[in-house]
Amino acid sequence: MVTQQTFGETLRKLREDDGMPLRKLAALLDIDQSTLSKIERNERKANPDMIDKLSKIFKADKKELHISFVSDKVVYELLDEESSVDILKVAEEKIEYLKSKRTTRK
Amino acid sequence: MVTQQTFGETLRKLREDDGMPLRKLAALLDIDQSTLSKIERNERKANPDMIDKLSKIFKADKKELHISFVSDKVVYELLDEESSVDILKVAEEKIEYLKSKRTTRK
DNA sequence: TTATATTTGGACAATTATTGTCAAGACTTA
DNA sequence: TAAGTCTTGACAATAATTGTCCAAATATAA
Repeated sequence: MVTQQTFGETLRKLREDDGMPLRKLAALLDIDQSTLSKIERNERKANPDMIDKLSKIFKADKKELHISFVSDKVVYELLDEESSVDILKVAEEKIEYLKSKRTTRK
Repeated sequence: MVTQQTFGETLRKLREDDGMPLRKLAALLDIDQSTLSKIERNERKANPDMIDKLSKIFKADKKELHISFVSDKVVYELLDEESSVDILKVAEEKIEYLKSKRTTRK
């Protein structure tokens, strides 16, 4: 298991391993190159529909990319928190609670 | 350990156990009563500076309220996700990674 | 060095989301 | 009815996000 990277770092690695210039990937994704540059450096959030395109371009696992993408959003909420581990634990319990509520709805 | 509630549900319980009308709590918190009503029913997000006031009004633990508040935001991101547990796990690893990066900065 | 390619920074308008506020409706209890 | 409580929907004001452009910075090659 590798040390976890942000979505942007993962993206940059995929691109650089492929030797593809940022400008070209931006064109393939149909976004501005400066936007892509910012996404790779975690200055902006990616758009979820990039994931499909990326998995096709780099033959990367879609689900992994998705998890990386969503977890980034969670991280963003917690980075300045002290008790991030506690928060994650409580969040997990709440999700259980809310999902069970859904299925047992009248 | 009780089943986890949302921040709004916790808030409503605190208020009702105290027998305080919504209108009055809204006044104490200096927000509109309709806003408070929506917060208690998870229709709107609470404002973080409510936490301080709430802990004073109801003599509730500030840290617990804070954790409940922030975890709600995390839950909100994940409620429609299939692999929420995986995402939380990855998020936790990323936070570790990013925090260690911070401390080892040149 | 110069020339060329690549990446980054900052500013901007357009769009979208959030917030605070209000008034009316619904519900309950007396 | 009347009074108290809570909820609903609408709205404007504000804030956040997004997409875009272009110039500045950086890197690469000749």
